[in-house]
Amino acid sequence: MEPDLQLTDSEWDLMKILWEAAPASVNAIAERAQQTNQWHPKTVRTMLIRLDKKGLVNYSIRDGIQHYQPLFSREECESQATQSFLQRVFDGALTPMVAHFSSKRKLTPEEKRALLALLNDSETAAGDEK
Amino acid sequence: MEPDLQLTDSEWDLMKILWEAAPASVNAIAERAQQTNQWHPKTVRTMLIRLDKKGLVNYSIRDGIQHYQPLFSREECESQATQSFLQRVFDGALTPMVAHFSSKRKLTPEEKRALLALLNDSETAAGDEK
DNA sequence: AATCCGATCTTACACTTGTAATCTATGATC
DNA sequence: GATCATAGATTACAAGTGTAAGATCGGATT
Repeated sequence: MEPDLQLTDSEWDLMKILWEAAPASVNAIAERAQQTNQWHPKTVRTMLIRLDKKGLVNYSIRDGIQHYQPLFSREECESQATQSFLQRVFDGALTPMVAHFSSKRKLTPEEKRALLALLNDSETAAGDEK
Repeated sequence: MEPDLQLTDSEWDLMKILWEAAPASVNAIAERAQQTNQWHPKTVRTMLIRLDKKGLVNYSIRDGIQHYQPLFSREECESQATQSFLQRVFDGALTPMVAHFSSKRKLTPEEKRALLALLNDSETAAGDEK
């Protein structure tokens, strides 16, 4: 049984550090977290312990000290988060979300190009129509 | 100063009811909430009070009883939620999110069509390149 | 052997959220 | 006028979060 991959804002920030630096000592992690979030090392350790209890991270002993590492890839977590976000806010549909965006003119030309490109690619890849 | 539009899952569910039914009496709201979420009427009232304190809803007295209504449109809340979701999970960028989706083959052909259509439209509407 | 330090473990504490129960005030009813 | 539903207000209470402080243990140092 998969653990609940619902991360809080803080947890995302910490996991991002782990995805970048893991496996890393608590001190190494705390140092980064200090810079990015101004978190106290004690706070970082507490958060790691809680993430561990939730089954999202792990540690192993290297050189006598704990080195933490994530148990799920960023992609897995992104996927889960995206699913539940779309469900919660847009009742599950992606299109309205993007529509929302484009109607608000929040799309930069580069974004539009990138999106069009990838949609065309995926269409080709799937090759399921016309 | 705008209130914090960050809604919890439950709050989204309740707000969705309000966006549909407002202005509505607590009883009317509770009845819907009972059906959709099996919430106890007392629970619904508590949630309304809290949403009120957060400045997200309001009530006015009609026929001697409170009728609640949202203070922000669903679109506003969607926009806020989307921004902060993208920030939290994808560091602010929309493209990776959609890319993520399409690489996972989660896009149905209809979705692709819809997305392409709306991207083309928005490009035309914005008319800012080529 | 006694001491100190850093790594780890245990505890704290206020705020939010989920989920109501209980109390109170008020108009309707006997 | 006393009584009783009802609407609304106040209170409850555990789990989760943010944010650490304090206790402890094992090896390095004197």
